[in-house]
Amino acid sequence: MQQEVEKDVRRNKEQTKQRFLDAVEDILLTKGFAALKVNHIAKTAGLDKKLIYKYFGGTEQLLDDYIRTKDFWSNVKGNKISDDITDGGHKFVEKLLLSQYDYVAKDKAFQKLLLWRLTEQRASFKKLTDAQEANGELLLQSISDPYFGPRAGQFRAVMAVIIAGTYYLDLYAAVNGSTFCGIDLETERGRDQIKRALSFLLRSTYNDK
Amino acid sequence: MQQEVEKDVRRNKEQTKQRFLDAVEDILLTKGFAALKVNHIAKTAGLDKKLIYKYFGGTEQLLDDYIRTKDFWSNVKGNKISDDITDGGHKFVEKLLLSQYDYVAKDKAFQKLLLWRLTEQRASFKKLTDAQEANGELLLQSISDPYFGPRAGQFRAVMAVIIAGTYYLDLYAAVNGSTFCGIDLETERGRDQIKRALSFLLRSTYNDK
DNA sequence: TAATAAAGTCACCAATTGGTGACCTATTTT
DNA sequence: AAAATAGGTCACCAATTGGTGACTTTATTA
Repeated sequence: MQQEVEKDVRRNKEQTKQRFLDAVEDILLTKGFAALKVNHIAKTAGLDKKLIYKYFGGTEQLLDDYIRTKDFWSNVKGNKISDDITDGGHKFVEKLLLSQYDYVAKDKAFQKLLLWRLTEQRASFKKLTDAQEANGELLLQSISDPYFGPRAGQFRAVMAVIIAGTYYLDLYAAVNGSTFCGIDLETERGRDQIKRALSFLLRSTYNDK
Repeated sequence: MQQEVEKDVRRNKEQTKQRFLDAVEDILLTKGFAALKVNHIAKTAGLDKKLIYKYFGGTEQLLDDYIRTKDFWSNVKGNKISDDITDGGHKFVEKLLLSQYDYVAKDKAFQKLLLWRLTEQRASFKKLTDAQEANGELLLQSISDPYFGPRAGQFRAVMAVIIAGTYYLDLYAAVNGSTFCGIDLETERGRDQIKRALSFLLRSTYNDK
């Protein structure tokens, strides 16, 4: 018969693996990805490093595992495609854009991951990126492509610039002295200015159709 | 009397310092800033690490020195403000934007520095950033602010998004699998699409005045 | 309950890291 | 030429890194 209840918490493989994954995030947030070394991770997790080799195969695989388990796009998926997309998804995309700008500002782990991805080459990053692209492709194909028709390519390029802009501004705001083009990205006022700019740029693009 | 000619090349403080600075750039380009350790730098320079302590005070100061000596904004300064700015600097800013997009794509060291600045907190980065901001402030105040008047703030926000966008896209393009919003940022075609988007967004902003 | 496998610990290794004192060698000054 | 200064090398140190073999402890199963 099954004995699912209350095993010794200290002798549980899955739980131990999770403690390593938690330690990775902890270090990532507090020390940055440069500090993600076996000894440090093991010490942070309060466990023996040997287990990292046993369970994951090594630090690299542990990190890959961490990256893989992070589904940062669940929040985007949560934004169901509005019923009313007669406007070519204008309102929907705007909402998505602004909420994404705020979301990235709050989620420090996501910021670190964005940065990390730009810094190192890693197979698991490619997977993450591909998943993101597939996700975006779905949106573009179902919403904007039909609306913009032959100008769909131009719309995509505009979206690329704008989304890239929000990413960079969020990353930039997280470091000290975060004034960009004279706008203080850490204040509510500054962020509002950026949001209005995002809305304006999107509106211009839709109006230009 | 002065003896300026042909001293022993191997006994020249300034030249030796330069060799360390060169080594830093070399490593930055080939291995990334994570590999910037004393032993490695000394080995790359073909010199004794002791000299790093002697001449710079340590690795940190050497890196700060490297960052300080890099005036990546000379190229921007090179673009003299056009005589004809009756258009509020529209053409001038567009030219600047597009050339900056191409410049960053080519200058790997600048890319690394941009990334590095987002990753670590370092006094010399703040200096660099402040210098950039001061530079941009000059442009904005002399060109766009008078033209846009009360809407100058909105113009700044738009510029922030667009410039940040070009930075991020250039950084993103430098890693593998560089498709963003379905646009391949490594191809001439993809980059042209982005450039057209940049021009379009800027034009929209100027038209909206 | 005895055997077996899995969970977890400890001690140790080699390589690399940052850092320095003692030394040698070339150049300048007197 | 002798002394002083500055450029440069070498050997060594302690701390940290990645990695593993031998061991103990707990859980599972026959």
